[in-house]
Amino acid sequence: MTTLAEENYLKAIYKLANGEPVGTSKIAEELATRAASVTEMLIKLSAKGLINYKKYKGVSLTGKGRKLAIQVVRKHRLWELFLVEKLRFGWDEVHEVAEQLEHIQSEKLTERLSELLGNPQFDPHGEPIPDKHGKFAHHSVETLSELPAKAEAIITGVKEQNADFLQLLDQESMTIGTKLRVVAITAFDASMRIKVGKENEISVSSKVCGNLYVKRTK
Amino acid sequence: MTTLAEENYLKAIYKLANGEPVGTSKIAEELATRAASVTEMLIKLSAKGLINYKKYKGVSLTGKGRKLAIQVVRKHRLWELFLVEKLRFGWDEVHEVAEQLEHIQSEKLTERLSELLGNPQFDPHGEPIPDKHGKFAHHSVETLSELPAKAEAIITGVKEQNADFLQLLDQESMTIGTKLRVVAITAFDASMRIKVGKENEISVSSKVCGNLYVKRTK
DNA sequence: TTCGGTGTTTAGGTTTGCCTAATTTATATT
DNA sequence: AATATAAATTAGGCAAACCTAAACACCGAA
Repeated sequence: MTTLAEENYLKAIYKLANGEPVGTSKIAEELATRAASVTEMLIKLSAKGLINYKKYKGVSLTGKGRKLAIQVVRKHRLWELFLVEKLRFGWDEVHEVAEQLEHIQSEKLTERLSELLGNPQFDPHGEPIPDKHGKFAHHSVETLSELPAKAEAIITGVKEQNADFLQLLDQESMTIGTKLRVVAITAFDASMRIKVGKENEISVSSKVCGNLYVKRTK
Repeated sequence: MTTLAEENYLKAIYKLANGEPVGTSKIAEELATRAASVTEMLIKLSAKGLINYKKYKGVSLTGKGRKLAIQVVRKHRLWELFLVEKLRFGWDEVHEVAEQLEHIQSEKLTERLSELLGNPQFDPHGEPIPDKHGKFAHHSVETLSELPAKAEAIITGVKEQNADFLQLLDQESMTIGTKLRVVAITAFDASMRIKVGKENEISVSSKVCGNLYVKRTK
């Protein structure tokens, strides 16, 4: 059972996550609320096992929390598409109504809505709509290998769902949505030095680079 | 601005209204809450001009309150129909989702939804869907004149929207949805003695009877 | 006309989610 | 290493809706 407020916090954290823990005041800004209110809610979400929270250290979603956040995103984007496709809304007037509709609790409704729309993979703004299991269609088929030095990008997915690989990503705090920057490319073995989030600079092998789908942002 | 809780109270009062003021504990029962909570809310709704409330005397909706309640009913029934017609829900599994959807605030959404469904006049349960101005389609074309003695019925509408006539109805606390019972028919002038609500027994002329649409309940 | 019972209201608490102000912690700079 | 500043947390409150228990009002019957 999650309340409307909780869902909005999860969604905000999900949106702001980029490999590093998200700070309290970023969340406050995103939700147009105050830091003190956020701290309070973080404690509650943490107790429910939806986020990892350490005082003064920011938060990240747990698997459970991320799953929930993604379902809210799924509903939001499905409703946006519904409004545009079936009710002739302009894609600019769709957001605030979808903000309300995304909190309707009925799995059946969500799945049938998706079906009505032809199980779409992208919403009217071109954002991917996660499927019922939380899987995203890839925005692009560009892999990290193809980026030049200094490029910035967001991880949009992985090519092969190998368990060891996923574990490695987890270890490096690289998940879908993580922002990164190519610092340098090593000519010798085609490995890359990349900056994940603000501070962490790491080396990744060419094999890893070729297996990571990204969407360039710069 | 009405909150979700307020809307539910208005809807309950609307549903329970039958010409007489509605009692606190009836509302409590309808909303699965306690009488004390109801009293509190009644004071608030009264301050907002949505109900007429006198301590210990029960409540009735004001014009403003009724309009609001009817819009909630409209949305509820439109969503029910949508779920059944467009998403293949069974009409028995529709109610609780519609309870959530009915509170979505967007006039545009409501009107477009109605349009998508072909501006329907009845929901899947056969209940009439009020139009955007709050007007109900008549369930039947039977008028009060046609009922035999002892029949019970609900007022579903009026034939001619004459101002004097409507004022008369108002005076007698007869509105759409009011339950009544035919006590006796006067052979001489075809006027009727009817019981409105629990106690009020009144006489109505044949002209009035012929102008009132009703739906028999017994 | 008083009395009792039913229904209603008042009084006083709880929870959720928000707030401001004061304090504490982490960090960046000298 | 000491300190200033920015960010986060704690403390103490508020409003909306709910609750229980106690007090009160209305109405029918004795």
